[in-house]
Amino acid sequence: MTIPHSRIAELPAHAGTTVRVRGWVTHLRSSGKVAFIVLRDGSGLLQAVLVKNAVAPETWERFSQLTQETSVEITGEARPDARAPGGFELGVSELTIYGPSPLDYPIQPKEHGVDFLLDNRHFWLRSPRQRAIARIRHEAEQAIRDFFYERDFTLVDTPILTAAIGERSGLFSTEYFDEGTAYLAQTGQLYGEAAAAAFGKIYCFGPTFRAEKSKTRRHLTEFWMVEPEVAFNDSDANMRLQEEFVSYIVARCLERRRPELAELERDVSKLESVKPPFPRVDYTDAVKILQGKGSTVQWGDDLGAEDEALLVEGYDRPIFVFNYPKEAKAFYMKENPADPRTVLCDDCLAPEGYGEIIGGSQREDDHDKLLQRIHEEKLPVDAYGWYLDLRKYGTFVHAGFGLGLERTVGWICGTPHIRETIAFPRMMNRLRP
RNA sequence: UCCCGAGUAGCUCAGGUGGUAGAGCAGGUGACUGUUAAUCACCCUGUCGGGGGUUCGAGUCCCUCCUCGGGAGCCA
Repeated sequence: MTIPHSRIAELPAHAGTTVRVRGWVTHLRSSGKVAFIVLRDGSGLLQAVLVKNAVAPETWERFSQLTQETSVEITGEARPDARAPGGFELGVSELTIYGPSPLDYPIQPKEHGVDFLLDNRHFWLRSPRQRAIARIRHEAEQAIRDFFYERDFTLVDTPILTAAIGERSGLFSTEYFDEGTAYLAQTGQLYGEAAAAAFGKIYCFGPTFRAEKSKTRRHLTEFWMVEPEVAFNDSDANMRLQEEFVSYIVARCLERRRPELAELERDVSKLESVKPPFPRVDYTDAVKILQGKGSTVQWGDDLGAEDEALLVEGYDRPIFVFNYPKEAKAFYMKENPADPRTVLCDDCLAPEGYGEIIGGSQREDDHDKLLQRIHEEKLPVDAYGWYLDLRKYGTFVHAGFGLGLERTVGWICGTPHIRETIAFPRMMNRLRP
């Protein structure tokens, strides 16, 4: 008779029977004639118990060869036991070593510094906390796709290699055959606008690159951004979509990732209040509020991280700050007809100091005004020919936004730095592992 | 690029006013039939980030460089 394999999470269904479990040793304890192996297989943790008198001598001997992270197959009886963590354990009858692991495995079950852990990111991913964050990220990504799928948005994958186009901040460049210099995309938005005229409602979701020399807990050089673009949405409809979207992602994580949030010791009451509508603060009012709180911000300035934190203070959900001064924002944003010094845009600021998770705007749909802005920003006009064409052939009111996945996941998880929210973070000084 | 802070054992850190470095964990040996980051006994562990200077003597004081962290700017 073949002994069935089981994932640790599925073991209770096999109670009272003999199964085989494969995984990695995370912890070893021994009391002379009783020994314990804590095993990880990705689905959970399992305590396996080895009793000297109950197994073959060579099996007992094999236990002493085990080290942390040895990969093994353990055969034994699955059974409930009140003394085991999680209330379930495996009574070992056979032990097979697949791959030994030398004693210098760097990550120990204790405190380490972040720099050391990032150097060992390929191993750090195996730790419970990192697995919890990765699963919440996975849930958020799935929620993002489901949200748009349910609302009949079409997913359009935009190029990563582009000619000079997009925003002004730092670009990664590379030589591109006879076409000159190619740049890694900072946004898919401009392509999204083209696609919106074809499909009405679209989104793109992929990696984005910024060569900024940013050294903060909120920045990566490579991050994932989801960018919907909706034909005939104005700025107000855009904000309504954003608050529904953010609330949907958070609700999904609360619904399906409670154990992971508990592993992270996240205060979920801070997430349960995240529901539409989100408070909205006009930029001009925000400046007055901030000045009242002692900030030195002047009308016309972009808001700094400190200002953002001050504004969000006291709110139990994200807020919108809308209609910033033109000078502080990108060339493609639509001028505000009610106050031409400003543009129709919004930033969505997460609570608890996590800052801007979304930047959105209604796009300039007037050909001549857009052209003028391109000139004012001294951008290469010929590179924007196709983009201007969108305003020439059937222009349309449209709006969209970009949500930073890592910042959003960092907020949901309550991590101190967004670098933990991506498997292999890319930062100024970190290209490996 | 600028402003703060840090760099001491494999890891996390402690080392008043200068006198040639120490603790926990990890590792080794042994004990223990129910451990939960097991416990107990004994043992091992160092280019004190690099370079220069002051001094009889520098982990400690001075200069300089490097690396890392946080923040600013920029943004998701």
